[in-house]
Amino acid sequence: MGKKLTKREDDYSKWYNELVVKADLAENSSVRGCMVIKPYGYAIWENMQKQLDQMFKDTGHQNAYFPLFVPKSLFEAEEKNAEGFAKECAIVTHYRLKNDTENPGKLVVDENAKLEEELIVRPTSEAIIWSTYKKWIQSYRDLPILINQWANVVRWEMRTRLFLRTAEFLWQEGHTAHETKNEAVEEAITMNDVYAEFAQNYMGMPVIKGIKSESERFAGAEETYCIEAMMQDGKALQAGTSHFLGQNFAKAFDVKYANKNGDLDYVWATSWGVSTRLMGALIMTHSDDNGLVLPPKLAPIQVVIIPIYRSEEEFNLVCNYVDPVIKKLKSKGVSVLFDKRDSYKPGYKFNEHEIKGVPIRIVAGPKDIESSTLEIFRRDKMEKETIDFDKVYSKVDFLITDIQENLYKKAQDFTNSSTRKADTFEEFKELINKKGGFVSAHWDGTKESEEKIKRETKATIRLIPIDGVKEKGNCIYSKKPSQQRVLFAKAY
RNA sequence: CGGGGUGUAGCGUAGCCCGGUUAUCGCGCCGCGUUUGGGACGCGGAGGUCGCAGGUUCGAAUCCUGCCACCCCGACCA
Repeated sequence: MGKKLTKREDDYSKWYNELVVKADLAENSSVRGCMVIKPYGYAIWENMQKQLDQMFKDTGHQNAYFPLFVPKSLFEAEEKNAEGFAKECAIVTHYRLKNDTENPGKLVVDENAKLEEELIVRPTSEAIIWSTYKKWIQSYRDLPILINQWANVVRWEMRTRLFLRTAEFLWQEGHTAHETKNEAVEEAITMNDVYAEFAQNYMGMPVIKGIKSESERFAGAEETYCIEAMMQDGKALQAGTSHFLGQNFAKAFDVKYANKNGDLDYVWATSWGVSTRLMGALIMTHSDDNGLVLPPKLAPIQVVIIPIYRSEEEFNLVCNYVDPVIKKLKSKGVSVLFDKRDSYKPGYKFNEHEIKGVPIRIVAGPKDIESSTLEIFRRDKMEKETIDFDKVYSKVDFLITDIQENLYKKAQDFTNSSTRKADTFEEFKELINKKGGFVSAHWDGTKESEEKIKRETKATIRLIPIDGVKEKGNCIYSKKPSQQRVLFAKAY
C-alpha cells in the first residue's frame, strides 16, 4: 500500500486523488475527462441512490427515462439555457464509420453519413423533457407532473477531477410541471430541503441552505436554491441545486394547459439534481490521513470481521466462534464482511479496511475464544477495545448510531469554526486568503460588486442564506446599504 | 485557448546536463518455504516499442526538429 497519506494544505488535491485511488473508489479512464467508478465506489453511490430514490418517492415523485440525445433545434429553444451550456457540449454529427482505404485496418468517419441535424449529448435534460411534456399536458387534470430520472450527462469541462468534475457524470434530475407559481416555488424549496436532509442525516455532512446570486444561477432559472458544504481545506462545494424555472421552458416549448375556467396558461416548472459529486463531498468531508471514513448509513461494509489463526484447526475454531455473530448481525440488516482471505496477514487487512473507511472492525482469535471476548474498533476515532462476546450486538448497534452522529458533529464543528464574519474589505481579504472557509459579509446585491470581489479575491458568493437573520449593514466593497449578510468562499 | 511542467515495466522512479557493455531502484505480480493479535521474511522468477516520427553519430533513454499525450496554474463549470 506504500506511504501514508498527508492532508497538508498545499498538498490537498494530491491527498484527495490518492485517497480516491487507494480506497479503490475510482480512477481516471483512458477517455478524456471521464472516470471509471470501481465496484467499491459504486456500492457507495448505490446506497446514496437508494436513499435518495426513496425520499423522492416519499415526496410524490416517479422515475422515468428520457433520451441521451437532444436534437440541436430543441436544445436551442430555451435561449439562456442553451447559451449557458453551449460551451461544453459533445455533439454527434455522423452516424457511420467506414474502412480507411489509405490505412488498412483503420476506420474513418463516413462523410456521407452526416446527420441532417446535429444531436447534442445532453448536458442536462430540460430541453428533451419539456419537448415531451408538451405532448403530455393539456389540462389542469394532467398536473402536476413530478418526475425524476437517473441518468448520465456529459459536460465537456476544460479541467476535470475525480468525482468533483468529470466530463461524464451520473446524477438524478427531477423535472416537474405545475399549475401555479406558488406550487412550483414550493416544490423547488421542498426538494432543496430533501437534499439538505439527505446530506445531513445520511452523509453526515452539514450543509447551508440558500439561494444563488443572479450570476451563479442555473441557466434558464428564475431562482436557484442550493446546499453548500465546507470541505476540510477551507473550500466550499456546491452539493445540490434546485431550480424554480418560472414559465421559461413552458414558453420555449409552448406547454400550455387549460385551467378550471377553460383559459389556456403556461405551466410552471422546476428542476433539481445531485450527482456523483456527492461522492467527492463525502470523501473530503470525513476522510483523514489514514484513508476514507464512511458514515455507517452509506458504508457498503458496515462491519468487517477479521480472524486470527495459526493453523487450519485454529481457523475452524475462530469460524465457529464468530459464525453466530455474522448470522445475527446480518439478520438485523447490518452489512458484514468476514474477511477470511488467507493470502493476507491481519495487519494488512486492518490497514486495507481502514483505508476503505469501514466503520467497525471486529477481530477474533484464540485469545478471544479463551476469554469469551472480541476486539472491536471504530474507524472514526481509531479506537479499539475488548468487549464481552455477549455484548457485541448491542455494541455494534450503539456504534452504528454513534459513529454516524460523531461524524456529523465533527464536521458541523468544523463548518462552524470555518465560518467567520467580515465587516471591511480588508478583513474580508485577510480571512479569505489566510483562513479560507465561509466569510459572512454584507453585499449590496449588485453584479458589479460581486464581480469585483471575485476578481480581487477569487471568492464567490456561495449563497444568500435562507435561514439567515435579517441584519442591516453596508456592503464590504461598495459600502452601499445591505439588508442581509451573504456567504462568500473560494469554491470547487 | 494562454503560461509552466512531465512522459522510462501495472504503479512510483534513477539515469539525460557531459552519448559508450546486458537501462537503476522500490512497490506490486508469479513459484516454493517459513509466517499470521497492526502494512511479514527468505530464496527463485516473469515483466521494457525508454510517448511517437524523423535527424545527427561508428553508437541515442541521453543531442536536434516536428508531433502526440498527460499533469499543474488561469479562463469555464454540478
